[in-house]
Amino acid sequence: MKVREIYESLARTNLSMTLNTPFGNSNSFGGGEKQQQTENSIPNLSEAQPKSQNLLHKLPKSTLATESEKNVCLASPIHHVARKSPVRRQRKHISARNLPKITDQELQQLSGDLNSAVVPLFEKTLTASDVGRLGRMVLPKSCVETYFPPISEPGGVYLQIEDVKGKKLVFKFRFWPNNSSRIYVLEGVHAWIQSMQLQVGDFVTFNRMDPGEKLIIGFRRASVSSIQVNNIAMSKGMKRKRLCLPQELVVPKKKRTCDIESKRNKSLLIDNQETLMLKLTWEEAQDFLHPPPTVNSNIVVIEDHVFEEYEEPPIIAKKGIFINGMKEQWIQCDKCSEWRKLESVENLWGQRRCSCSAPMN
DNA sequence: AAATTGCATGTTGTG
DNA sequence: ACAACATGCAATTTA
Repeated sequence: MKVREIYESLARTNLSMTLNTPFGNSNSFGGGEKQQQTENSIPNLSEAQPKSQNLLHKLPKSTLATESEKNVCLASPIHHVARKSPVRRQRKHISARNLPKITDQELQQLSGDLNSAVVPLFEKTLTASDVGRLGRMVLPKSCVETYFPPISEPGGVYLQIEDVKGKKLVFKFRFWPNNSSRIYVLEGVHAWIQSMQLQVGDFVTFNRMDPGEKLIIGFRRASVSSIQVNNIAMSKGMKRKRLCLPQELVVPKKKRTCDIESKRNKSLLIDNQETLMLKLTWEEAQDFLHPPPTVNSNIVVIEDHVFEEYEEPPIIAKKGIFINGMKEQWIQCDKCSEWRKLESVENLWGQRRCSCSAPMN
C-alpha cells in the first residue's frame, strides 16, 4: 500500500465530504451503469424514509434535514472530485432495515460524548461474511449512494471515519461491479469489528457529526434491542410509558395495511430464562394486545397516525369483545368455546379463568 | 501454501 | 421481474 496514495485519497475524500452536505451532492457514477440521479433533487433525510410512514417508533428529529442543510445543498458550488456533470445526487429510497434505530436518549448521549450534533444516517446488520476474516463489509447500495462520497472507480477511496470514542479509523470504500450495478464494500474493518467484539446480527451504524461533516461509525448489539428491553421491563412489572398498537376503533383498517414492514413477518425475541421466538405480523399482533381495562388512554397523533397511549403495558391475550362501555372484556375459549368474562387485570391468572371444561389433549 | 482480491452466482427482498 | 446483496470460488499475490 502506497502511503502517498492513501494520503491523496483521504485528502480528496475530505474535500468532497466537506463541500457537500450530506456527503456529496453530485453524481460521479459513470460507465455503462444506469443513471440514477435526477436534476434538482435535494438530498433530504426525510425522503429516505420508507413510503409507509406508520412507524412504531419515532425517528429522531435530527434525521430530518434542516432548512440550512437544504440551503447548503442548493447553494454549495459543485467542487466534487471526479465529477462528470453538475447533477445533484438523489436521495435514494432507503430500506427500513437500514434506517437508523437509535433512540432519542442514545442520540443525546452520543452527541454529548462527541460534543457535537450527531445525525444518524443508516445502519447495517452484520452478516457472517461481514465479520469474517476477509474484513470486508458489504454496505447497502442506496445508503452509500446517498451519504458516502461518490466513487467512480472500483478501486474507490480511503475513508477516514471516527468511531464513537473518537478513534480515527481508515477504511477503504470501494465497489465491485455486479451485473449492471455495484456492490459497495468497506474494506479493512476486521480489526475494528474484532476490537468491538461484534458478531453476526449486531448492527454497525453510520452517523454524521455536525459541524465538520465527519463520518462516525458505531454499533448496536442485537442482544439489547428495544423490543427485548421492553419485554424484560414488562416481565419485571416495571411501569413504563409505552404505545399500544392501534385498534380498529382508533385507526381505520385501511391505514394499518401500510404499517412499516407489514409485508414481512415480525419476530419478537424474548431473551429471558429461555429464548422464545414469536412470529407475528403487526396486524396479527393487534388481536393479542389489549389495553388494561382499568386505565384510560390518551390519544396521540404521530406523523398523521393515531395511537392509543397507556401508562400501563398492554395485556397480551386472545382477542375478545368489550361490552358495557369497554368495562367488561369477554373472550372465547379455544377448546370448549365457552365465553368467559375478564374482570380485572389482577385476576388475570385466577384459577377460575384458567380452568376449562374441554378435555386435555 | 496461505492469504488476498475480484468477480460470479444463488438467494432474498422489493416495487 | 428485477435489484440488492451474501457468499463461494477462481485467480492472483505474498510469505
